[in-house]
Amino acid sequence: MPAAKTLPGTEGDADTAAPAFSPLYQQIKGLLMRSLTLGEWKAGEALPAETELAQRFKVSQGTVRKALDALTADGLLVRRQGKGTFVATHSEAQVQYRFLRLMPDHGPREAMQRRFLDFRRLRAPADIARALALKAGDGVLQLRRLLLAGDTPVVLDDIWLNARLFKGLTAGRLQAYRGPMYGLFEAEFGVQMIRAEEKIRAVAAGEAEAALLGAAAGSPLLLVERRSFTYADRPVELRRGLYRTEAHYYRNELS
Amino acid sequence: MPAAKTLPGTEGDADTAAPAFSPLYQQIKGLLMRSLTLGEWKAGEALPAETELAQRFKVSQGTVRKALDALTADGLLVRRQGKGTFVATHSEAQVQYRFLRLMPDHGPREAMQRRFLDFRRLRAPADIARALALKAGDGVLQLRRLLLAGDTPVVLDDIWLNARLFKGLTAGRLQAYRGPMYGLFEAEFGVQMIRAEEKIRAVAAGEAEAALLGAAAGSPLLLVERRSFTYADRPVELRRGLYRTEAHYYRNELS
DNA sequence: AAGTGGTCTAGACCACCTG
DNA sequence: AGGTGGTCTAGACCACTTA
Repeated sequence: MPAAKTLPGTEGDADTAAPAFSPLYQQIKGLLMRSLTLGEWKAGEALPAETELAQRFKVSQGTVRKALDALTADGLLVRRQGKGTFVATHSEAQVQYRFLRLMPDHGPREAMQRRFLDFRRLRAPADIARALALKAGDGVLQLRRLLLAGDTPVVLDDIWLNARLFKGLTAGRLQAYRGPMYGLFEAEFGVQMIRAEEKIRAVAAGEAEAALLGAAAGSPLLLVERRSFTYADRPVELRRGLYRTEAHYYRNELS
Repeated sequence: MPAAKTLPGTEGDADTAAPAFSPLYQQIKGLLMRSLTLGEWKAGEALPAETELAQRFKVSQGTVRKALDALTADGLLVRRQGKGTFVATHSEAQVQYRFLRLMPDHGPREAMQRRFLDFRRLRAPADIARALALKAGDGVLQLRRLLLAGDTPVVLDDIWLNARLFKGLTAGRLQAYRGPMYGLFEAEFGVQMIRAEEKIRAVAAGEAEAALLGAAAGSPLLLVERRSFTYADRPVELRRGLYRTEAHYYRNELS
């Protein structure tokens, strides 16, 4: 009966050339996404039960379920039978460190130690600004840190953050926080990293980087440039990591 | 009514500690997978319609659908509204070169030229044998090739294949084939690459490799070691690729 | 017009978790 | 016992493709 059913508040999506047809569950998905964006449910919190959402949106439970399943497949939600549906989080995630692909050659993934080297606020250079969709000169936070496996440095990260979203972030706060950095961003600033793009290259270590990593100048390093996005595909973090890969590798799965 | 319904021929999966409970659509998925493994439907071919499969397995169409959707999510099938459900293929894929993550810094992905440098049959060294789940000394095919963007070499691949699965493969056959190598494997040998694991490192170019790639000895290269699997998670190919990343990068998405 | 996959519904029941 | 998500069914209808 609800053939061409359309939810109120979803018709004005005249983005680019009418999509011709949008199934109900897609519209529900959009509404749920909007609620997530607006912070109605925060990282780690539970959503209302399926039946409740079905009432709220005036559709059948099956349709809500399909929307929730889609968001789960996108990595935005986590479903736990018997308990509920939860907003995905980088803390206490089933797999800690969702975005870290570095693996040791031997043995299981070890927890690496962090050491913060630098933290400052500055005006974004052109390339950083472009990557973060800012205007050149907008404020960014820049930080540099080392990840160590045992006593040997493995990763040197330079990180740039949109300063407007992380007001009040300090070196001390970073130092003190236990758990993934993205967990802190969720908990303290309400900024959730949803997805990221990485560009990977091989480069020769410069003098300064080599010294910090305890490697020879000119030795080959993996350069991993990551751009991370929150809701609505808004870029909020740029990261340039230099990885030593003598005893570790970057893992990837293709399918 | 079919509460504890179990399909015939699926109960004997006493792999490791009974999984306690297996939903019907999982069992259907398993049966479909077996048919794929046995070659009942080959790469690019259409499966029977949902209604037909439902009859065949004596379950509802919705259950078959769920199994098909799962296999689609795994990348084994491709569904096309109005046309049918097809076995995924590396040829004529919606995205050509499913497994190639190399992108040029500027402009769209260009088709790269292939140049075969070497082709031989040999007994597997210990490390190759282990990676391909063979006994040391079993036959493997080894081949070396270059990928070029325009006139400049970008990738040097060393590839090892389980020789038993590729009887009759020759250098000439490789040279002549248009389209992705994995397409040839499907069409000529019935071997489908389903998924792959990659380990990525940065290394310094050796003399020989540097010469072939037109790079300086000692310059940093991306080392991409790939193990590809067919059905039943059987490893059939090992590949060591050296990538020049001055004008290209390895792309990855995290979520 | 006929066939395919895609959507939506409604209801029954199962498995898992928590009090 | 009562909540949650997960499975399975049956049927109606829609959208896309081909002939």
